Amino acid sequence: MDIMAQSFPRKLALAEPLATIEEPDFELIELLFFAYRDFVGEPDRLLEKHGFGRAHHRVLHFVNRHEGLTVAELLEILEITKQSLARVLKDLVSGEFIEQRAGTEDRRQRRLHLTPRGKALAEALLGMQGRRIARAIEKADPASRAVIARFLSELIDPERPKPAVSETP
Amino acid sequence: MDIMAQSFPRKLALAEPLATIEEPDFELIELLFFAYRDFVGEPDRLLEKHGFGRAHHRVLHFVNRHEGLTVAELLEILEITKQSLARVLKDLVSGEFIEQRAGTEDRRQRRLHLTPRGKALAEALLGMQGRRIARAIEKADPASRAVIARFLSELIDPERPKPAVSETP
DNA sequence: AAATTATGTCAATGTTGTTGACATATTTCA
DNA sequence: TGAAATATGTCAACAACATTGACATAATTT
Repeated sequence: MDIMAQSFPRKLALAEPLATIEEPDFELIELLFFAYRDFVGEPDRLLEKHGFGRAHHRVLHFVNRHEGLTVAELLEILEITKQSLARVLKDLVSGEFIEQRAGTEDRRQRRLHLTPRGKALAEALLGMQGRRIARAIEKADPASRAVIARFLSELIDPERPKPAVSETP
Repeated sequence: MDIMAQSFPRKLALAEPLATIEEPDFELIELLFFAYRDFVGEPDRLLEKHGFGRAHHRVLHFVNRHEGLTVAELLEILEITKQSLARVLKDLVSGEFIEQRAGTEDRRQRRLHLTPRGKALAEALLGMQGRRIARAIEKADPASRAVIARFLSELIDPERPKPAVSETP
């Protein structure tokens, strides 16, 4: 029996004609699990060569995407505690992947920037995930991307405010 | 600046007309991250009440889906080590969520079954994820589901053989 | 001057993963 | 039948990544 090759009825008609109970979509639930695992698995193997883990990846990614963001902003995005970030950030700073510069307006802030080394690693990781996505999407028609993006957006808790990220001053 | 509300050029034309470099699809990459986090976050909060974590969830899920599967099969699906599973399985067995029955053909095997308690928890977790998926998909047209399933399937490493799961004898 | 804010750091703890070694029961094979 | 292979369990040690709570420092705001 092939674990993935099953199809399931997703609606179950009941005695009460008004109620329609949705049967959980096992296939999509499991696909999300397996897809996400492989999606992060490939980067994991590159990170390992630097002695880094997934937490380092996330920091590199969001510093790359939002150069100069503050520590507080990064904590908000990642939804982790200061201490969890501290360990990872220390590795990245001491390994010269990230540098901290005091904010110009508010000098208490430590704004985070990638060094060339950090940029290179961040881009390598990004490339892996980007190529995987591109491969997965290129066979489908162009409208698919919007459908997928919409679906993934809807999976996100609506009450979760999208964290604001400051402009680099 | 809203972290999610950006759009990116996903193709970058180069000087060489033959080469088209795909710019990584930042938006989908980040959507996968945030979507997966919330997708597992809601179950996490229920599991916490039992003192369980995500590892317990995965075991409950796959035992629910494949009643009577063996320990070896579960290890293959989860791609974790025996010891990682052992701790989690011990919690679930001692808490009477899962019971182990010696295989009828091969009595070395410990085939895993949910107790009523285990079934109830597994179904509760499944319901959460099922409803989240249903909510995310119901606004889109029916063809979307196939597009999404296809996309997620393509994200999975092709060389990964789908683990075979034995029939309950 | 006092309160608040941004960040850093310390200590303790928990969950989930790893490896390697070894034990036991059972089945299969020569 | 006896040896080898298999399925599982268990032990010890370790690592990554998360948590909480408390406290320290520097800078900004009130």
